[in-house]
Amino acid sequence: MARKTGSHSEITGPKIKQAALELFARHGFAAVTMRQIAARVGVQAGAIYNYTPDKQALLFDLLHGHMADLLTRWAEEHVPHDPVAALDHFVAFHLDFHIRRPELVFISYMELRNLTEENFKAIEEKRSRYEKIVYDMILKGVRSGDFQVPDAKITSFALIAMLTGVVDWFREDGRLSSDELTRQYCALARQTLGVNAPA
Amino acid sequence: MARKTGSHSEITGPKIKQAALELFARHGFAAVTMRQIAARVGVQAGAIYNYTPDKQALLFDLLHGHMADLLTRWAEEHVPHDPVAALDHFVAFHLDFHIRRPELVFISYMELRNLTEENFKAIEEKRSRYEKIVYDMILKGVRSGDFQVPDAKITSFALIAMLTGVVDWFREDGRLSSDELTRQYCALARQTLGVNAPA
DNA sequence: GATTGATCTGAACGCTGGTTCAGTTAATAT
DNA sequence: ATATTAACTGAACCAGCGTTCAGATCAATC
Repeated sequence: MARKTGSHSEITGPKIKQAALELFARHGFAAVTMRQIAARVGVQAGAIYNYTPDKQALLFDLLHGHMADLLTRWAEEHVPHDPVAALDHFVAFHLDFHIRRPELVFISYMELRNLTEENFKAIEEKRSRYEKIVYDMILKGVRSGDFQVPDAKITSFALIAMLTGVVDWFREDGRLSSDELTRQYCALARQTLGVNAPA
Repeated sequence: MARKTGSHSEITGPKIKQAALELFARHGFAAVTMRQIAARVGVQAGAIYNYTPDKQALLFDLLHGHMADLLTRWAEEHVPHDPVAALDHFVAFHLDFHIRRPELVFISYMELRNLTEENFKAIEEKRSRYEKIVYDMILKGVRSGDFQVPDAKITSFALIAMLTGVVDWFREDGRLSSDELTRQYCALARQTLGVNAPA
C-alpha cells in the first residue's frame, strides 16, 4: 500500500512539524525517534525525509521559527513612550506570546544543547536580541526615574525568568484567566522594577 | 587487563555519580551513553552495574539526593520570625544552595520527564514541599502587612523562578561576587513582594 | 490512456544503545 | 601457599536507531 488518496504534501509537512514539536516537548529531542514522529502523522519513517534533510533540521526549524516569530511580532507592536506603560505593554505581550506556545517555549530552553554549534549560534543571536530589548526598556525607565532597580542587567534577567516561568504552571482552563494573569504580572513587574518606590 | 592496583569500590562509586552528573547536565540524560560515563571514570561500561541497577537509577539517585539535600538543609536553618528578615534569609539560602550546584539544578528541571512515573512522583512530592515553604512564608508576610502582593501563590512561583533562573547566567568568576548577588536579589525580592509598598 | 512526477512504502543498511556474563585479576583471609 | 571474594574486563546479545532507496501508487497533464 502506498498513499491512500489525494496529494498530501501540503498536509503532511505541517503535520510532521507539529508531531515533532509535541513529541520533543514531551519526551525530549534525543528520546524521540523518527518512527514515533512518522507514526503520529500516519506515515512511514522514510517519508519524513521528503520534508526535512534530517532530525537535526527538524529541531532547528522549530526553534528558529519560534525566535523569528517572537522578534517579528514584537517589532510590529506599538510601544508607548512612557516607561511604565511600556513595561505593562511588554509584560502583556510576553505573557500572551509565550502562553500560547508552551511546547515551543519548553523546547527552546531544553533542547539548545542538542543543536549543532552553528545552529546554536543562530538561535543564541536571536535570543540576545530579545534580551537586549528588555534591557534597553529597563535602562530607559531607570534613566527617566520611573524605575528603581539594584542592577538593570540582573533585573532584565530576573524579569524574563519570572515571566517565562509562567508556562511551567499556567493552564488556559485553570483558576486564572489569561487577562487576570496579565494584570497580576503587570502589578508584580512594576513592583519588581521599583515603580513608585521610595527614592 | 582487570583492575590495576588496590581496591577501588569506595572511589569508583562516587566517581560514577559525578561523571553521570556532569554528562547528563551537558548533553542530557537520553543523549549520554553508559560507555561515555564509564570512559570518564576510566572503567568499562559493565563495571557501572556494580554500583547501579540501571541508567534510570543513576538519574533518580542524583535528583532525589538533590531534593532531599535541599529540604534537609532548609530544615536546619534558623529562620527569623520577622517576615522581611525571613525573606532575606530565604533568598540568601536559596541562592547559595543553588549556585553551588548548577548541574544538579539544571538536570532537576530538565530531566524530570526521563523519570519513571513512580520516580517522578517521589521527586514531585519533595518539590511541592519546598514550594509550600515559600508560599507559607509569603502568606505570613501578607497577613502581617509586611508584604503586599497581587496573589500569594503566583508570587511564590514568580519568586522561585526569579531566583532559580540565576544559575542560567551566574558564574563564580563573573563580574558579580555571590555576596553582591545575594544583596541585589534581597533588594529585588523585597520589591517584588511589595515591602514598603504604598498601601 | 499513456506519461510524468510527486508522494509514500517497505525493507534494508551499518551502527550504537543498555545490559549481561563468563572469565580475569588482585587484595584479603585462612 | 591456598582459597576466597570483590572489582573489573572484554566480548557478546539483540533491539532499536537515523537514514537510504528501489519500487509502488496516485493526481495531474497531455
